[in-house]
Amino acid sequence: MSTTNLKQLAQALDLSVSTVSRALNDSYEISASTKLKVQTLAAQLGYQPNPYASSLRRQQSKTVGVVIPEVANNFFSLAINGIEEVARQNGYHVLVYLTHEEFEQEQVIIRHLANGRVDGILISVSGETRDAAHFAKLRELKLPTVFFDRVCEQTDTASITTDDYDSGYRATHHLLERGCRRIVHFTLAQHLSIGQKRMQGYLDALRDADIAFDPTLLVHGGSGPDYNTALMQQLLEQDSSIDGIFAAVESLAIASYRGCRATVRRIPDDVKIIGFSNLEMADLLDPSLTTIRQPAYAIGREAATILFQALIRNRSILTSQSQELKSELVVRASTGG
Amino acid sequence: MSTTNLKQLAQALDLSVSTVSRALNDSYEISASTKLKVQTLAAQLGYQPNPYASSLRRQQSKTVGVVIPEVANNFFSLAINGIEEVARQNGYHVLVYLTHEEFEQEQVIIRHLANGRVDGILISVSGETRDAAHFAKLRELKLPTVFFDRVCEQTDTASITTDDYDSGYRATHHLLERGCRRIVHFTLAQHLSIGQKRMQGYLDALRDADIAFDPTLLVHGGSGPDYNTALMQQLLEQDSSIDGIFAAVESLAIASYRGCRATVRRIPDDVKIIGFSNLEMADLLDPSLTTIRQPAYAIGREAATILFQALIRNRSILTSQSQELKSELVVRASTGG
DNA sequence: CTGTTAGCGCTTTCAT
DNA sequence: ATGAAAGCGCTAACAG
Repeated sequence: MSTTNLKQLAQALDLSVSTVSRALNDSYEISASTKLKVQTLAAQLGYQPNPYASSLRRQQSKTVGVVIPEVANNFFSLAINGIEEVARQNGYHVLVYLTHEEFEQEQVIIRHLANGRVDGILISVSGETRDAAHFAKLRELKLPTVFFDRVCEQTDTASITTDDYDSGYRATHHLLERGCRRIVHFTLAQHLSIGQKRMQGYLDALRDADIAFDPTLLVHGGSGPDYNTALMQQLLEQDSSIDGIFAAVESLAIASYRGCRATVRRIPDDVKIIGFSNLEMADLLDPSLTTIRQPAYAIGREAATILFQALIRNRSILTSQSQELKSELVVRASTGG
Repeated sequence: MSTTNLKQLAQALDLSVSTVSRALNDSYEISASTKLKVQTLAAQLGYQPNPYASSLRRQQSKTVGVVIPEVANNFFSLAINGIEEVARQNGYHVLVYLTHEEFEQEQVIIRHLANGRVDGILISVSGETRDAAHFAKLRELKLPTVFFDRVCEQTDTASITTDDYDSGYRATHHLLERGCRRIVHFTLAQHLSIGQKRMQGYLDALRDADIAFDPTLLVHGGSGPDYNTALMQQLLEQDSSIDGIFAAVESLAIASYRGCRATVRRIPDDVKIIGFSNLEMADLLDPSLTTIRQPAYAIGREAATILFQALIRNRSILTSQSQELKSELVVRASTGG
């Protein structure tokens, strides 16, 4: 729709379309003088190449797709920031798609992306995702894909994660150290590897402390903050032996905090809470909330960087290029810190 | 890149490319039987039309651009959610661009978007933006544009805002009602209409309460939360007469809260704070924070809806289709509520 | 109802 | 160093 195109430039300069094209692409086989003329006029007329014509011809879109569960969440917001930044630096555009944590949406999106619309994909899988069949298609097409944060174990592609097992272990250990003996593990998406790793960290920390694991303390959150808050409140009221909560995602950390407040039990004296969270304000709460903070921005940047390396170099599938970044345990008052 | 294309389908079915194309587009001039055959095979082979070929030919991209200052912010995250949802419902794709509050980035992005890459634009202008020249180009191209939240007054396009004057007035009035007499107005981007309106509400509320306006209480925030926190802390320590703070954006509300905590002065007894914010956790703070909450998700949806109406109907420029949504004043402890 | 043809705007051989 | 021509994959006249 940019009103000027190559043909017009060519006519105005009495040159062929191909010469103009080459001049604009700074081809070595064009004389400096013509280049200058062409580029000057182009700038003057505000010429912008039609990206779709160019994509069609070149068979590449200079666009990446970012598929995430939800953007109304601190972690993904920060990750997008990182991704967009790297993308722009590399001259790429960013298409954003939300799955709303639904597996079906994820499938539809992936299918729609497997048609040349994007040169690569950055994805954090939905909480419902169990089956990796839809990702096979991406491999077939040799569409470079990088999983970040919530990866899909079945397929072996590149991925950027955090030290989920380790931080799960540390979080639990931290609570044990502070005297907790009956620690709830509050989780969503327990069938995702990220959830399993965090839980495994929890289990192993208990085991190492010679504390028997009580399955009733494994609580699966549901949908909606109100539901989760109520769930935790109820749980605390029913079982007065609970003295710690380890929330595996931000929304559950908040729900735990709220749920606990709704009871007579006090944080941190009666119940200590620790949660994965990138909330900037965790320190402003009273009691302030101990968190495991993931380097969200860095994750976005790293994932994008890996993807662009592949895109710029060889356009190949990425395989087992995994990287694990460190989360940070920020101790605060909610665990008696 | 989708390995199958129209030509292959056509050959396999011994039909012409155009027939196949029409069948897939469910054209009325194709027999039910061929449609079925074509669509069956297409589904079987997982055919996905090449979007760029189609965009090139149709002269429309089924894509909208969203240009925002920053996504690591509750308001814009929610807005994107709303936008993406409406976009998907209408079969559109969403390209996201961040200006990082820089005017120059904004110009570059707009220029890059004015080439047919997108059929429409949703934008919230950067804090630095003073000049609207780059938007003129969009009008020339008749590229439908909807401003949301931070609009550009100079141009008369469609826009979705909130009741900024009114909520500024109410916020200030609320503080006055609670006995404040020396209210700091803490703002960013005071040259944006959104900032001016909020400030005008502040000024008028003071005037209506017969309180003289003290220019030293008009404080312009800078970049970075730490800077703003320090600024507010310093201010409170220097001027012990300050008894209220009205923060015009979320980041400044947090900075005010933090800054105040860093002094000996207490919230809300010594200083009352109210701020624009979409923080979900404002109620969990202690004292909990009184906020003016914008309907961010609805703003995103509304803006997108207006845009898509234009796109689907007539592809015309949108002019003076403005709409103002209501913000909600949520009274909490930080103002003695 | 189906096929033939032209062409969206650009890049890229291949020729000169 | 420049031009002519083909074609990326699709859609839309225009025939029939």
